Amino acid sequence: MLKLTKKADYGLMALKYLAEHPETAALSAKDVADAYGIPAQLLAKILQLLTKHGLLRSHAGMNGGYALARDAREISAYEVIHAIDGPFFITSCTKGTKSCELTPSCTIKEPLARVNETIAGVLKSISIQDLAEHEQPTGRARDTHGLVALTL
Amino acid sequence: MLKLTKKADYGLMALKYLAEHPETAALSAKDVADAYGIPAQLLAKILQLLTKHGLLRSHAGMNGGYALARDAREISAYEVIHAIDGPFFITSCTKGTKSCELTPSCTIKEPLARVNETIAGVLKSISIQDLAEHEQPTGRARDTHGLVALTL
DNA sequence: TGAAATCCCGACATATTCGGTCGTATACTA
DNA sequence: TAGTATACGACCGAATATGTCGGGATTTCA
Repeated sequence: MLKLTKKADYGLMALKYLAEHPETAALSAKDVADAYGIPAQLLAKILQLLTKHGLLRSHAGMNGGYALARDAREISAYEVIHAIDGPFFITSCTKGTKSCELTPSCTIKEPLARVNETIAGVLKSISIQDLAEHEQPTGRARDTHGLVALTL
Repeated sequence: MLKLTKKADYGLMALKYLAEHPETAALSAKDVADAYGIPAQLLAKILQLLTKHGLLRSHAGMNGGYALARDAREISAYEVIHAIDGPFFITSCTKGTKSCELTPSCTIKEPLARVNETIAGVLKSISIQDLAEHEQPTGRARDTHGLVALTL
């Protein structure tokens, strides 16, 4: 439980791949799909979603494809997951503004909402660039990234 | 996405309910189910799971039922979720020790493993007692709980 | 201008998981 | 031994996730 969908995984992998190939103007969905052995048509739909949410720029025609819409440092894992899987909530009840539909007594909700925020915060602190960098775990210092703290 | 199953929710609610009724020796699955309007047989199975994992003590027969096996402060939300839904992983690939079955290139895994640890840490820092206390949001100071920090 | 490459998008099919029920066996109490 | 309760496996329907198909639109290039 509490796991990312494969679609979100695929999306993150694809963005990472694009971030690792900044020299090429654009890569087609098929290029990326082949690189990772994931279903091309499925990945295509995912990339379309990411495009619609402004994370990618697309270009049809020969030598077309997808490219990052922003610098890899400016795209967070959170945005990707959110674009693909929609808003997530830890509790099954936190739907919209109205209280839990189960019973008025689902008081579990409030404390877990903080967990939710924490997870979102962590995810927001991770950029596509971070994912791409971790590829080659050189000895370079790595303590300059995000710090997330939370008080319960 | 990334949400708890209803079973886990039910389990947390049930433990919270037990924590709120320390005076009674034991409460039956039906008692708890009725209190929240949860399907009794389903909750029964959940409580059985929690018992098997040592979070509850059960007692058959009249006036039997379930009681917390430990102090509510000593039972974390993490344990409950883990007992009910099994080990969770953010990435769909992090299965066991072997690398991602998809491709050798699922390098997304490593950075997200840290996210996973963070979430687990947050969940471990929340006790059933915390859930029960949040019930009555009195003016009492609440900054004495957990603090979770993570460097990516 | 036409063919090839590519994105776009909705519908459909399949697979897996989740939520819930049923039936029966077992344990304890009075 | 009657009644209350847990224990547990089998099953089922519904929801969700994953993957496929097919037709259409856009761009490039010869």
